This record gives sequence, structure tokens and C-alpha cells, in this order.
Amino acid sequence: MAANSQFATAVHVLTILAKNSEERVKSDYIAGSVNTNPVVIRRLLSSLQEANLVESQVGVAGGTFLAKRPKDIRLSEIYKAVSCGEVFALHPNKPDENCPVGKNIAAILCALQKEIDKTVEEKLNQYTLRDLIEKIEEN
Amino acid sequence: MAANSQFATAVHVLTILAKNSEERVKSDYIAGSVNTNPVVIRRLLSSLQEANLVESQVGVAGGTFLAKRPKDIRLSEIYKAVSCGEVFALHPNKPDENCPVGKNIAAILCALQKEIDKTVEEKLNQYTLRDLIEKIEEN
DNA sequence: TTAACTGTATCAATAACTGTTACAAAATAA
DNA sequence: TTATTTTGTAACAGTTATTGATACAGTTAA
Repeated sequence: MAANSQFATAVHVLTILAKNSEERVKSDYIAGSVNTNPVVIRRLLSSLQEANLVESQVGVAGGTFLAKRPKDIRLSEIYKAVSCGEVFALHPNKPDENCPVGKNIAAILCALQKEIDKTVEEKLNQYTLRDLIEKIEEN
Repeated sequence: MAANSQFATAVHVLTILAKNSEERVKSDYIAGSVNTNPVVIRRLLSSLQEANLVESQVGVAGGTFLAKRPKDIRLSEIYKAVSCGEVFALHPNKPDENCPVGKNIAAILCALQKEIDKTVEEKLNQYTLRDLIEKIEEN
């Protein structure tokens, strides 16, 4: 399977929108910069719209623009909008209840999973879209 | 695709080995507790062996045992032994070099990826296998 | 009324993961 | 020496997530 690159693409897309805040940006233009198909972009924008990060207009002269200022968009919001939010997966099958380890390990791992996921979210919460844009402009 | 559950399974397997430290544990027995096929377990043990976390003996009366004490096995070691180590993936295609955003975004995202991965690793480094076993025994 | 967009359904291609069978190689015990 | 038990690993099927592509309905502005 191709690895899930939606977060990386979403950051790219939102950066383009931020840099073109006076206009409605078309999915065709974004797809050119990301080097993919416009439908891939529209699909991603759909998720970002659900998370209230962007707004779109259909029809002639349509396109998408940011729903908030870059300084008010935290990377954790972007991550939550497009990811499953789990760094590692739990057991695919239920462990054996008759084994003392199998009986108790699932709960421990579930708690650990939540803790790791929270750690990632907190780290991503430390940065805004504006922080990333500033780094790009330093070049 | 099935989600990668190797880290969760590896913790389960190592816990079983820790609880049976006087003997060589067979893949068949472990598979019973994990509720999967013995080959899945042997494949995983192969990775753990490469990381020097376990040792195996082939032949009659063969099996696997821990290569270190539980207090000396950090969860970060387990994670590194079985995972790709990347919380999110970068662009599948190279962004457009002619776009000012496309030209610079990859480097920024790569740095961010490394930072997030490091955050996870540091968090997992705070716990040892013994810490998890103690939690199981609290039940 | 036409043209240019978005939104979304659908499908193919790819790739990763689990689970399974099969069998070679090794080690022990008889 | 031989039979048995076990690991190690190759190979393959089934499943599922993801990307990318085509197609087209619906909407809006000119």
C-alpha cells in the first residue's frame, strides 16, 4: 500500500492557500504544485472543509480559501482532520483470555497507544501554519 | 490493508518471555496467547533477535528467551526493532520546483517528520518492559 | 446559455500486512 | 545413526488502505 501522505499534502495545500489569501485558488493549480491529480486535492480539501479549516466556492471563478488566519491553524488540527490519529495499531485478533498475559495486555497497550497519540498531538499543537510559512520564507 | 500491529504484538511476546524466563518458550505457545499463526510469531521474533532483544535455539527443546532483563529493555528499542518509525509519510511525488511553495515545502516537512518521530521515540524511551509487566500485575 | 469550476462516485493499480502452507536446517534423544 | 521436534524462511493468498484517474452531476458567473 502507498503510505498515508495526507498530512504532508494538507500542509502543502494550506500553505499555498495562505500564500494566495486574496483569491480563490483552484484545485488544478494546487494539483500542479503538489504534482498530483486535481481530484486528489479536492478530496483532501473536503476533509479540511469538514474541519472548518478552508471554505470552497463551486462554479465559475470558484476555488478554495482559508477559513482562518495561518496563525490560528495549529498543525494538530490539520493532523486530526486527515489522519486516523494512531501511531501504532493494537492486536488484530483478541488475545487468549486463558493466558494471564493475554488476558491483561490489551488494556495496557490501549492505554499506551492513547498516551503516545496524545504526545504527538501535543507536539503538533505547538506549531501553527504561520510558523511553517515563516520557515519557508527564511530560505 | 491491515494496520501494522507488530509493536503491540512484540510487547505481548516479550512479556510472555519475561514471565517464563526459566525456559525456552516455543512459537506455538506464544501464538496461542496472541491468537495467531506460529509463523507470524517467528517472523516477529526474527526482528527482535536482530535487535538483540531475544535469543532462539532451533531443534528439539528449542525456543526463545529474553536476551536482556525486562528492566533493561526500553519500549523505544522494541518500537525501532519492528516499525518503520515514521508517524506520517512525506509526498509520494516530488512537488513542482517552479512553485515557490512546492520548491521549499519538502525540506520543512522532512524536518517536521523527524521531530515528531523523535518525540515518539523519546516518550517510548521513558518506559521499560518491566514497567508494563508491573502494570499487568497490578490487576 | 455557455463555460468553468467543485463535489463525489467509481474503478484500477499498487503496496503493506496478516495468515497459511511447505520445507530445509538444526539439535536432541533414543 | 535415526527419528522427532523445533526454528527459519520462502512463497502465496486474501484483505485493505492509498493514490491516481475518469466521468459526470450540480453550481455559479459572465
